[in-house]
This record gives sequence, structure tokens and C-alpha cells, in this order.
Amino acid sequence: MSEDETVVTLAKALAHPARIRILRLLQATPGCIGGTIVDAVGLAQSTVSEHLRILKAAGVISGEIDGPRVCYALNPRALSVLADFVASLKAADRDACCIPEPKAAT
Amino acid sequence: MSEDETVVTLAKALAHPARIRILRLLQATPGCIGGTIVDAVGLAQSTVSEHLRILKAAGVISGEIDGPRVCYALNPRALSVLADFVASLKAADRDACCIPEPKAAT
DNA sequence: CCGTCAAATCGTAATTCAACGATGATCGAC
DNA sequence: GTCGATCATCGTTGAATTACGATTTGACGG
Repeated sequence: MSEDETVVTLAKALAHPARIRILRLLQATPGCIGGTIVDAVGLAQSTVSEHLRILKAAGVISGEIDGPRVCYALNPRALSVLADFVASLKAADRDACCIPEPKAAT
Repeated sequence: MSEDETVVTLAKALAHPARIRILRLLQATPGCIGGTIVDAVGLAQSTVSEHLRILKAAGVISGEIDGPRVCYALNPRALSVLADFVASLKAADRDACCIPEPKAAT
């Protein structure tokens, strides 16, 4: 997968409110949570499972079978490519020709 | 707009190969480019214009009317919220209960 | 004023995504 | 082996995205 494709995949993984909520939940929860996620995001179990699948496919989280339930955890290293891309954009802090000062989008 | 919504909006803006290419193009090009973008991404003019609209709506780029054409430029500050979110995920480098070592996604 | 060039907008078809209920698979307890 | 619990998968529906050509808008030059 090319770097651009990786960026796109990671960005897509973050491009949904439910998935952001899941990530924040995993970040805030010290231990492992299984069906707690379903309760927290307020969507159907199958829908949450699909979101978890997408996050896992992007490599952002990993799932470990732990008895009858599954333990999900953040896999922050996967986000490096996206982080680098964003950082490189920020680094290019511009010698643009026609925008003298930073301003909000039109 | 809540912070999560901002993250989602920014992530959506990055969630398409053509838009990544446009951003890289703006990053690499010192001066201003107008219709050059259309030629570079290989899509129809109206499609590129739509991508530029999405990027502008997310605040990632800004467009300045420059005579007969429009000058686009990166607006890297807009990405701060996304960058911070990603950084916070990476910082939470885990006291998870059941993943002893980082590993690739299943 | 009129033609021209660049960009945005409109209308539309095709693809992808999100959500749900129902079903299937796997594990632990009994 | 059987039951109950937890999660994944399947099939379907509705909404959002993407792409295109065609048209409109706006800015210059003749």
C-alpha cells in the first residue's frame, strides 16, 4: 500500500463520530472493555462491531480474544504515517504567493 | 462545533486520494497554481472543484481570487485539532490489560 | 459590448458507507 | 452435551459521496 493510500485509510478510520468516540473510550479506559463499547456509543451491537472491524483493518486498534469476550486496545504506532503527513503539511508553513497572512478559510 | 466533530471533518477532508494529492501538490508548489491542479490529478474540472470546496470547507486550504484565476494555499493551522487528537492517542501508550506487546492488527 | 478563459454550480448516475435485525460461531459454566 | 453470553458475519435498506457533462458566473482583453 502506498503512503498516500495509508493516509487515506487512516483518515477514513477517523472520519466517523462513533469511531472517534470508541478511540477516546479506549484511551480513557485503563483496563479492557468488551460490550461496554456498545453501551457507550449507543448503537446496535452489529454496527459497533463493524466500526471496530474498520478500526482494526486500519491497524488503529488491536483485538485480543480474552475468554468469552474480546479485549480491544489502541495501537498508536499505526497512526504514525498520518501524523507525519499532517506534520509535513504544517511544516510547509508557506511561501505562498498571494496569502500574506494566515487567515480562516473563505 | 465540538472537538470530535472537528476531528471528523478534518479526517473526512483527508479521506480521499485525490484530496491528498491536491494537498501534496500545494505543499510542493512554491507559487500559486490554478487549473494546474485539474491537470495533475487527472479528474474532471468540476470534480476537482468539488474536492477543493471540501478542503476549503474543512479549513485545510484557502482560496484567494487572483485576477481571472484562483490561488489556493495550504492553511496548516486548521489541522491542529486533528494533530492534537492523533498525538493524544499516541501518548496513551497504554496500560492495557491484555496486550503485553505492540503487535500488528489481527 | 462581446468573446474568452477559469472556476463554481447544477443535475444526475454509480458507487460506497452506515445502520439495523437476524443468524452463526466460540467460549465458559453447568 | 446443553445453556447463556459475547462478538462476528450476512443480507438489506436508506443516506451520503464521488464523478461526470453541461451550464452559469466573473474577470479580463479586444
